[in-house]
Amino acid sequence: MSTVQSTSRRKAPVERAAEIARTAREIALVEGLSAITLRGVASRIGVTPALVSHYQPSMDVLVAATFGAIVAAEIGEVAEELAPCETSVATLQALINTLLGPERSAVTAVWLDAWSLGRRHASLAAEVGVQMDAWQAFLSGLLTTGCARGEFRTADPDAVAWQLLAIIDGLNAHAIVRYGDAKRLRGLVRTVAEHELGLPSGALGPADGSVL
Amino acid sequence: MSTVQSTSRRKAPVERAAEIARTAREIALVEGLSAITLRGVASRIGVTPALVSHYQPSMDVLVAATFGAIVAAEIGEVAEELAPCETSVATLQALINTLLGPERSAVTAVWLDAWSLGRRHASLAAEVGVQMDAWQAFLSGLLTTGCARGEFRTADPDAVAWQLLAIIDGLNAHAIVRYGDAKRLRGLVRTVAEHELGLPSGALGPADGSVL
DNA sequence: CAATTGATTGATCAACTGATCAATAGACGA
DNA sequence: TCGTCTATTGATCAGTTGATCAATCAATTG
Repeated sequence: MSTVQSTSRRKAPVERAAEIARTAREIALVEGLSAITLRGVASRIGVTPALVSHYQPSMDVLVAATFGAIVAAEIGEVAEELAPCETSVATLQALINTLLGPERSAVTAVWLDAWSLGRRHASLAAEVGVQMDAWQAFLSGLLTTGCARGEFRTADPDAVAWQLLAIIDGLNAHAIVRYGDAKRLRGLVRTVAEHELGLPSGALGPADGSVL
Repeated sequence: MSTVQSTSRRKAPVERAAEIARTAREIALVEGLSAITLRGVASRIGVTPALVSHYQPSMDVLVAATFGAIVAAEIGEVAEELAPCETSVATLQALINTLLGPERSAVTAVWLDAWSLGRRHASLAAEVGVQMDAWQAFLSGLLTTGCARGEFRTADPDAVAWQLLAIIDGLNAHAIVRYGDAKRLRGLVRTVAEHELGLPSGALGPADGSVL
């Protein structure tokens, strides 16, 4: 019976590859991208380092792929969570709340690792560019749609999207180290977005504590 | 003659220590904090790794000290550059221009390294906290002075200072990878600062390209 | 049952890392 | 000039890391 797993440790290549990828993702989210090692991944799934090496051409591509998978999953989850929103304003509001929510520290730390390690690993640097473009395209599309609907008003949605993403990353990065005040973070980004998108003050959410 | 350097490689301890610290700083600014190694520093100054090890209790503290020295120098240079400014508005304006200037990428990369590596090196993490507090105190003091002079108007200068620093870091981090448009960066931060500090639009500088 | 395929292993390699310690050699004082 | 002090060395250690390759063993096939 080919579909039944025997008691052996032997697995189908696709399953093993997926297992390795998943394990690398778990390690990266907890201990950082640089904690992904052959022996670390191997010991977690109970195999030999040589096996992990057999499934991956090199560690560089494993790290880059792991980072890409984490960010892709991040975007996917956010997009899914934003799907019910009917207006662009509501979507943007939910996006800000999500990206500055309490569960962001792990992914933010991975981004910091990627920015830092990317300067030495070419494949990771390329993946960082890809994923930054993905986020840029995601938010830029949201803003452009909002402009087309007449909800937003800006001459350059791409520039505004880039600025908002940069601000969000900066706030999250600082929040990892100090002063994790989620309400304040959201309030600030709301204010910037409202200003940049021609929205009336308070359009992006309840005034949960004034920004100033 | 004690003041004359002989042809020997032997040096006074203070000079050697300074040489090591300076070399570590140069390496960090070019290749990153994680590129600081015993052999790397030693080979640059033409000595044995054991000598560097003899002057430093451990690599962790050398990396932390190097990071601290770089940031301290950064704050010092900025403060010196801002000294001629007479009003708080002019000072803040100059600060924004400096921190988002074209020469920031090296120091920003060091900050990214520190945030990333700080999660694994306790001494570096502590130094990151110290230096973030130093920057926070610097800008917070500037804003508080401006408030006392009646130039700024905000209920919480500390919060505004933290937000501005976070935004600046986020913009600089993104600018390292993509879209390095200095004018736009400055314009955005100016807008945020003007809004947060009760300033009229354009108070922090010429409108070199509208933000929106 | 026998044979082939391939997932997995164990051993091993070279290249790094930080760190230690006795021995050395250069500078200075007496 | 001799002796002391110490900055400096050379050798070496133990610990990582990623990577390779023949050997092995399980599963599937004939």
